[in-house]
Amino acid sequence: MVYVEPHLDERCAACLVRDQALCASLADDELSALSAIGRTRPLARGQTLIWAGDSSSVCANLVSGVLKMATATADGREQIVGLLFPGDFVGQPFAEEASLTFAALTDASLCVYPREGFVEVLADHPALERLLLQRTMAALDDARSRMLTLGRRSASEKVAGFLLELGHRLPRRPGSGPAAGYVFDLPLGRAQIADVLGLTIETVSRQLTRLRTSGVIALSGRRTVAIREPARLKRLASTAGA
Amino acid sequence: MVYVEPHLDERCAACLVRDQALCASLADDELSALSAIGRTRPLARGQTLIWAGDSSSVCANLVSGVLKMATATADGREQIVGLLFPGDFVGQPFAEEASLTFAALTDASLCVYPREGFVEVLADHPALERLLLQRTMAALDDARSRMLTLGRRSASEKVAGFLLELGHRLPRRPGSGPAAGYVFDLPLGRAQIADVLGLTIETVSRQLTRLRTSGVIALSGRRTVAIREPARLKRLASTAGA
DNA sequence: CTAATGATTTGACCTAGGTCAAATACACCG
DNA sequence: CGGTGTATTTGACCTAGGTCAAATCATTAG
Repeated sequence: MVYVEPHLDERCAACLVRDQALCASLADDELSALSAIGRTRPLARGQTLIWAGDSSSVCANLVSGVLKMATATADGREQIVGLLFPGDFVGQPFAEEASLTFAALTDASLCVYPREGFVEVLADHPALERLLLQRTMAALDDARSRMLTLGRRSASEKVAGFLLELGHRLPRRPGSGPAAGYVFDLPLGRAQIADVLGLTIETVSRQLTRLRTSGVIALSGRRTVAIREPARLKRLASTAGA
Repeated sequence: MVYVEPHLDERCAACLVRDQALCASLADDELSALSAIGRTRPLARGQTLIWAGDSSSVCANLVSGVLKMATATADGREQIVGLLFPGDFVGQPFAEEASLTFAALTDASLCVYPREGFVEVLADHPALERLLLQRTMAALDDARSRMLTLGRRSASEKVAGFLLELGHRLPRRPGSGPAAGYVFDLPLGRAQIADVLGLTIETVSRQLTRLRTSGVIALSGRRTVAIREPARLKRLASTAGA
């Protein structure tokens, strides 16, 4: 007598985000509906998955890496409206035409679905739709708290808050801990941090040096940050006065 | 032989937004599930339906009037993160604790549901859930384009764009037309416009006088606006220079 | 290890928009 | 219709953060 595993696509079985991504809402044997229409795809740092203005594009689950979502004004001023981390859902399933550009900030890998197909699978799997709804509501909360930051916080509050947020979401470097500080690598350059926060490169740079000089953080190389005094950083993130 | 109408709650039958609100996704005979748990409720200008921090609150459909959604920093700086018009969905069905304050900018009336009950009805009515998902995605798009405005546009672009948007969403005054301009009443005071746009009262006021002086708009009373030159206003809304 | 190249930092300066403080202007009330 | 209280406008001034330009610095290719 042979034991037969429920069919589970091998990619999915090995998937790093099997239970963080939307897929977490599907039992092993339901997963085939999704995996049947999806294919994995690497995306190198700097590459764009979806361009704003593209018609009928794709959706995806982000498996590894970091993506940005961005819009721009007619004359080219850019605003990054969100960052995406492993397990996050990528794309605008109900938009005929994408309003955002999705691009990789680090080398990334995705599980990509054709938009229409994805919407159909959604209709057949209430649990999937429910989870997507919850994720979308959470994304909305995130967008709105970011609106508060953009509209009402000072440059130093913005930068401090941003570092704290990344510290939470990003994998910590080995050797990281309360003593040495929480150490991680920025997936964005100064220009991109500026585009997230509604500032200029120069202002971001000056704020970072101020934090370094005052001992709240340490910087090494272009991209490595250590949060030395989380408590002080937290205070700076929500204090109007400098 | 007597013809029996499918049961349709009398409130719903007379509802002004029966087919703009979420309810549009439900057939007359499904509507009872929702109307059974809902009750209509007036909300006077200035009153608050939900306070940020409230636990387990309510959801609603907005039947008439205009609401604001707002957050604030710890020290009291406020950001209005969205306006709600008749037919819009109100509340945060999946949040244990509200992160936003919902308050009436004009006298309003709502169709209010207990949060948990609403979530259950949602689970039983796929069409309802689908429509809510689409609305939520649309709200997310809106929030993100507002982020572009907050982060990257100048005061004059912000004000011009805001007037155009209200001109689209608000009922036009009688006598309104291409000739006299599109006339409507602002549901917000200067302070609230400032809180939407991430500006100060004074800057909003100065921008409005500038628009009036240059003949693009006309103002009468505190709250009535006439858009005299829509084309020029549109240009101002997307031009970096002045 | 060194040069080449783009990213970042730093400095000097400027301006959009904020702040503070009076005037006005509405709207509502008696 | 005049008085009162709040919302708005206007003015004078100031500053956070933008701009422009010039060093540095980190990285990668050789």
